[in-house]
Amino acid sequence: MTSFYQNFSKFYIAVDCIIFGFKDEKLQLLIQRRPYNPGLGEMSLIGGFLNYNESVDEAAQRVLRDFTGLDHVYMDQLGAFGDIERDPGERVITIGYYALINADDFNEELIRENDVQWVNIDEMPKLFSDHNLIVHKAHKKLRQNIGQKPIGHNLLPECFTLTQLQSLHEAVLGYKLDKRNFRRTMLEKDYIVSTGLIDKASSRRGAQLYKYDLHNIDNN
Amino acid sequence: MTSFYQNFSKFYIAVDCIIFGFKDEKLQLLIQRRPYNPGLGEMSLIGGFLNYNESVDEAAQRVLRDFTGLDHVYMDQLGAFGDIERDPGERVITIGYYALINADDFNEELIRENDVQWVNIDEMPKLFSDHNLIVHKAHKKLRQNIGQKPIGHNLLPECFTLTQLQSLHEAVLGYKLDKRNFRRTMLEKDYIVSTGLIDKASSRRGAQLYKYDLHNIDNN
DNA sequence: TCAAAAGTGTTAATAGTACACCCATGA
DNA sequence: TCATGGGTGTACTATTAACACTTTTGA
Repeated sequence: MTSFYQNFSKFYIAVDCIIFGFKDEKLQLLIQRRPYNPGLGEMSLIGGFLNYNESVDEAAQRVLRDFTGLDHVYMDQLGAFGDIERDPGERVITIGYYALINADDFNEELIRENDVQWVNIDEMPKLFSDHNLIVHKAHKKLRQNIGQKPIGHNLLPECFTLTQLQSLHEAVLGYKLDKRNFRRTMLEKDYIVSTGLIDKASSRRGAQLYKYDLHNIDNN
Repeated sequence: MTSFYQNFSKFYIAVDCIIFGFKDEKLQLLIQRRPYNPGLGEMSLIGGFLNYNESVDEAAQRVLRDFTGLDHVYMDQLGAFGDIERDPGERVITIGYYALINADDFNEELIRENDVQWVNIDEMPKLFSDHNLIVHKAHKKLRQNIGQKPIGHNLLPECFTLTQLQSLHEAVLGYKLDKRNFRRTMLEKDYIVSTGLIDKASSRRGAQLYKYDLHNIDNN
């Protein structure tokens, strides 16, 4: 291998995933009990180190896959976190990615194997290193995006009622929304379409089921 | 030194700065002719490698300082770029930062020493590696922010007329704005305040000079 | 028959957009 | 005196926010 840059330092690069789920009407975050030092036994984000044969985006997908069994989930990069002392072991630069998944899809075996758990976003414990900061940044970005983009897609089952969608938005935002305004606004989005089906499980009367249609989304 | 992570790979980390200036009524970008291989002689962003004794944010400040002589300039992180083949030499993960500076503050000697130059954002040449992509992302973020945040601050002299401010916004956005609406909107911002001074240089009649007041900005 | 969730419109306030003329001055 | 850039207001449109009652049905 050529070595153009041999006078410069090299660094460990980690990828940390801020994995949100929606469960019990609350926004939840997936966290792990660290299985190695430094910080053995502390709670932390789900993460891993970058390997030579993968891009940073691919590493994020791999970490998500290893911990949840899920693949091809939309992940958005949060940015790099590079303070000198952020990792108590060695100098590590981490790149954060947030992902939204359906908490029900989660493989129960993997939960036990990897010592991970869901926590309510409002009851976050102290996490390893600067992970609390990273979570706050991700949550902020999520709040900014949820009204604009079809990012609820991965958090809900395929078909959902408008009431479910509203309670998701309320859980993300942390405050209540007006039912009539919410419904009108959502039905104007062309990425939310009726299925014609009726859900009889959640109410006596029954509610229309909707789904996301991501056919013609412009990703800007 | 302890070595908790010795099984993992280490990587070069670069910092690339997307340095915008405002000159000749146009938005300009500072680019450099690469003084080393790979890509010797190609045009590229201003950049450098991360050192062990500095945070990533500090590295960005250092790079800006080395090339422009400026310090304590607000820089916003764009994110990490980590494709495997992005650098033709070796595997390098770069972290982009954009900065806005007053092109007049720029030290002319440093321009010659470092082989850097301003280019009009609309006349961007092909740059080294994925730098064109990085520039587009920065420009997009700049366009999104200029209406909301006081980011014109560093691009203009301390005192400026509303006409100057408008032409800056127009240069960033790439289209013309309505003079009356623009003035009304800007004067409603509490970060733009009148100085009471009159500029007689740019017109016969003279124009009010304004300045940014960044006292009570909430940085969210 | 009643509890529980679904569903439904109107009005007011605010923000954004379009548009054209007079003013002050130095050369 | 006139060319140049500075400065000003109003009407229209679109978006957002506030607000309360009726419907359906299974237990």
